[in-house]
Amino acid sequence: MPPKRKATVSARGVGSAKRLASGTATPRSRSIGSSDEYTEDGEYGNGSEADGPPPAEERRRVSNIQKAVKAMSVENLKSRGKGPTKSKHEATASIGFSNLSYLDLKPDHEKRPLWVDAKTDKIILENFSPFASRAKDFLTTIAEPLSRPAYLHEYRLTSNSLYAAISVGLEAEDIVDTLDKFSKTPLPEETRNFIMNSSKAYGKLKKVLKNSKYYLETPENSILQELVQDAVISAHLVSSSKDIITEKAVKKGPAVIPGTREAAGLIQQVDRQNNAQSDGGPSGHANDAGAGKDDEMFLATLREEDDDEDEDQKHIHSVEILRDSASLERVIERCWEMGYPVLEEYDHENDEKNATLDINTTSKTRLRDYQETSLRKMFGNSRARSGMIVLPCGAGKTLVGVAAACTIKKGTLVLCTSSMSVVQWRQEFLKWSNIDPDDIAIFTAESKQKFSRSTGIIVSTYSMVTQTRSRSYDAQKMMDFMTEREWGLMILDEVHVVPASIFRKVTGQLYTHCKLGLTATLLREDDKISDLNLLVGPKLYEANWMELSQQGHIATVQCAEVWCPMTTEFYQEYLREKSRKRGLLYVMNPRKFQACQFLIDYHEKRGDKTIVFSDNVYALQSYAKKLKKFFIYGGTGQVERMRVLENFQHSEVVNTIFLSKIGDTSLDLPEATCLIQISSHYGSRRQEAQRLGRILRAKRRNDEGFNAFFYSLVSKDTQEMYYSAKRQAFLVDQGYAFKVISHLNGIENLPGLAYSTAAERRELLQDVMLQNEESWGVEQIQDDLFSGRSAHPKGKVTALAKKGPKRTAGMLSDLSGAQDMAYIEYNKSRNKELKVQTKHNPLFRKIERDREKRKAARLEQLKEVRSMR
DNA sequence: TACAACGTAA
DNA sequence: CAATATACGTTGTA
Repeated sequence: MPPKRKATVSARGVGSAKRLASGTATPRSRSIGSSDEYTEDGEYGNGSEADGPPPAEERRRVSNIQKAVKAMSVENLKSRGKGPTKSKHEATASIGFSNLSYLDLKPDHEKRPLWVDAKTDKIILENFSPFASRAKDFLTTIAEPLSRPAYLHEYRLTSNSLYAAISVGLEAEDIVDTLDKFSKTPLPEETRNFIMNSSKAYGKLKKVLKNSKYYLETPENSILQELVQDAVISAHLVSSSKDIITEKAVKKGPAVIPGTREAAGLIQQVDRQNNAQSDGGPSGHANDAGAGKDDEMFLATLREEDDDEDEDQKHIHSVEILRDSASLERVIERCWEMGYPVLEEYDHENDEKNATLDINTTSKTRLRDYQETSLRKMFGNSRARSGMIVLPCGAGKTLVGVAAACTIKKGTLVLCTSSMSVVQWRQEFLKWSNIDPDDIAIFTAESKQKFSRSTGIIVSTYSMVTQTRSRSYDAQKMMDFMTEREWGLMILDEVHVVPASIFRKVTGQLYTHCKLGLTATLLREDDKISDLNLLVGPKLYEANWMELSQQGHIATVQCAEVWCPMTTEFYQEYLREKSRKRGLLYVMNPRKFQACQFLIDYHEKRGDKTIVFSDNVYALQSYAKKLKKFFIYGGTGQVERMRVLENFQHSEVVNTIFLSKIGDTSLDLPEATCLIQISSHYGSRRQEAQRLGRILRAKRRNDEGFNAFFYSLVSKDTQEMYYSAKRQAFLVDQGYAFKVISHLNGIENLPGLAYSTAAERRELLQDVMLQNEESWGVEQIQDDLFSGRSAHPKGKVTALAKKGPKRTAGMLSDLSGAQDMAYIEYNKSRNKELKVQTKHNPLFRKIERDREKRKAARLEQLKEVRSMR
C-alpha cells in the first residue's frame, strides 16, 4: 500500500506566500509607522524613481533571481550542506526548497533541467534549460504545478497527480524512467518507490452509474474484497447487494473529439496517440534548439505507452453504493485513504440506454491547442473521465465545455453561478455547435423550459438545483424532470464554488455519468478545495497563463503596485483608530485618490477603457462622484446597470467606470484594457486573479505591442501592504511580475488634481471620520422613529411619520453615507413611506432575526451538552 | 419589491 | 487557534 499522502491542492498558497515574504522579487517595506519612509509633509518619500518599471527595482529583481539560480548550483549546495546550521536555514528559507546537497550529480547534469527532492516530493525545473519545454510537458502530466514564474518552476508529485498521469495512459515505469532522464541527479529511491507503489492500484477502481445506481467497479476481485471488509465502506453500501456482482467486460475503441484537426481528417490515427502524450505543450517543439539524441530517446519512451489493451480485463466485479451524496463522498474518500483512488469514467459510446443527442461542433469551430490537450486528458482512453480543467478567464472555457458535450453526445447539464452566465452558456452552445435551439433549455427563476425530444441540454444555476426551501410548482416539476433521468455529462462552471456546504449536494441529487469542472482559479481561502477531488474528480489540466499570453490567446498584462504614502493627518488617525475604520482611512487616503485620478487621466488620453474596482461602497461612491464617473454596485438597478455598461462599451464619452465586487465575476467587457484597484477584500487571491481576468480577453490584445494594465493602489505603511502581498501570490505563481511604482511622474502637474491643498484634505478626513458616526447616528434616529411610531396606532401617525424617513434620506445623500442606507435611498417613494409605518425597519428586523438565531443556536448547544452528561 | 437564505472573506 | 461578526453580493420565491 502506498504511503498516505494528502492531496495538496490547497497547499499551493502556503509555499508561495512564504516565497513572497522571504522576498527576492519586490522588496517591501512592511514597517508600519517607520518614520524614515514617511515624511511630514506627506510628500513621496523616495520619489526619485521614474514612471513605469523602476530600473533599480528591475535590476534587483533579476539579480535576486540569478542569486537564486546560483544558490542551486553544485558548489553552493555542497558547501552549504557542510556549513553551519544557520546558513542551512537561510538557504532553505530564501528559496523555499529543502536542502538538496545530499544528492549526487550526474556528470552531464548541466543539460538536464530537473531537481527532484525526495523529502518534499517537489520537483524544480530550470526553465532556461534547452530541454525545459519538453520537461514541462511531462511535468504538467505527472505533477501539480505549484508555481511557474520566469526562471524556476516548482512542481510537486502527489498521489493525485500521479493518478491523473496514470489515467491518461502513462505507466509507472515510464514516469520513473523519464523523470530520471531529466533529473540532474539519479532519481532518489524514495521517489521511485513512491511512484511505483502509489500507482500500483491506480486506475483499477471505478465509480460507475448504471440504471440510476452507483457502483464501485474493478477488474480485480481482490481489491473489492478488501474494500467490502472495511467498516466505513460497507456501512455505505446497499445492504441487500453486498455480494459482489461479476460480469463480462466490454471492449472499446478510441474516441474522436469533434473540433480537432484530427476530426477534420488532417491527422492520422497513429499520430494522434503520440500527440496526446508528447504534444502536451501548446507551443509544440519546433523551436527547440537543443533537440538531439536525448530527445529521440525521450520521445521513444513516451511512444511506447498506450498499448495497454489489457487482456486480463475479462471480468468486472462491482458493489452498489447507497445513493445519497454523503455516502458517495465518504466511500470515495475512504477508497482514497486505502490507496485506491476512484476514477469516474463514462463509456459513452457503448451507452445504449440513454438516447444519443444530435450535437456536433460547427464546421467552423476549431479548438486551440491547449483546449485540445485538456480534452485529450478527459477522453484519454475512449471513455469520458470526470475531472477539472483549469483555464484562465477568457481562454475559452465555454468552448471546452461545448466540445466535451459534443464528444459525449448525451443529455447534458450545465450549472453556473448566476443567471447571467446561464444565458451566455446557451448562446455559446448555439454558436459553437449545431444543436437545435429546441434541444437546449434554460432553467432559472424566469424561465423553466424543457426540451421536447427524448434528450437535450439544460442550463441552470447552482442555487436553482440546490434550493432547500419550497419551490414554485413549475420549479418542482422541472426538478423532478431533472432528477429522474440519467445525464451523460454535467458541466460545472466556476467549479471552485462547489465545495460549499450547499452546493456539494448537486453531485448527489442528479445522476450523471461524468462531471467536468471548469474554473480559472482553483482557489479558496478555506481548506475545502481538496474536496473537489472527491466531489468531481482530479484536476485534468491546468494551463500556464504566461504561455497563453505569449501565444496571444489572452492579453499581455503589465501589473503594477502603486505605493501611495498616507498624508500626515490620515496617518495619525490611522494609527489611533482600531480595526474597522482603519480600512476606510487607507482607502480614502487623498494620495491614493490623486494617484487614481492621475492614472485614469493618463489612460483615457491613451484611448484605454478603464475599470476601477473598489470593495468599499462608500469609497466607490465618493471616488466616482468626485471624478464624475459612472459607478455600479449591488444596489444599482438592473436597468441602470445595463445602461452604464452599454455606454462603457460603445460610447466615446464613457471611458471609465467604477465597479464594486459585483464586477469580479462573470462580467464580460472585452473593451476594457486597464484596471485600477483601490480597495479589495483582504488577502483574497481568487478575487485578485478574477479581477485580472476582466482584462485578459481584451479585444485589442493582438494589436502590435498591446498591453493591458493592472494597477493596485496601496497606501504605504498600512495593513494594505501585507494584504496586497498575499493577494498577489497566485498571480506571481502564474508568472506575473508586479512592478512597484512609488512615484507617478508628472502627477504634480495634473490640472485639477483633487485634494491638493491641506484644507481640502482636512475636509475629506472629517467626512471620513464622521462617516461611521453619522451612520450610527442615523441608526439611532431610525430607532427613535421606529419605536415612536410603533407605539402609535397605525392611523394616527401621518405627517410626523412621513417626515421621518425623508429626513434620514436627506441626511444620507448629503453624507453619501453608510452602506445600509442604500435601502432608504432607493425607497423614497410614497409607497415605501407608508409601508414603513406598518412594518418594522428592515435593519432592525435583521438584527433581531440574527439575535434570535444566535439564541436558538446557543440553546441547541446547551441541550446537547446536557444530553451528553 | 421585500424577504430569506446563502457565499466570501481574515 | 477557533468561532464569531460583518459587509457586500447573489438568488429564488411570495
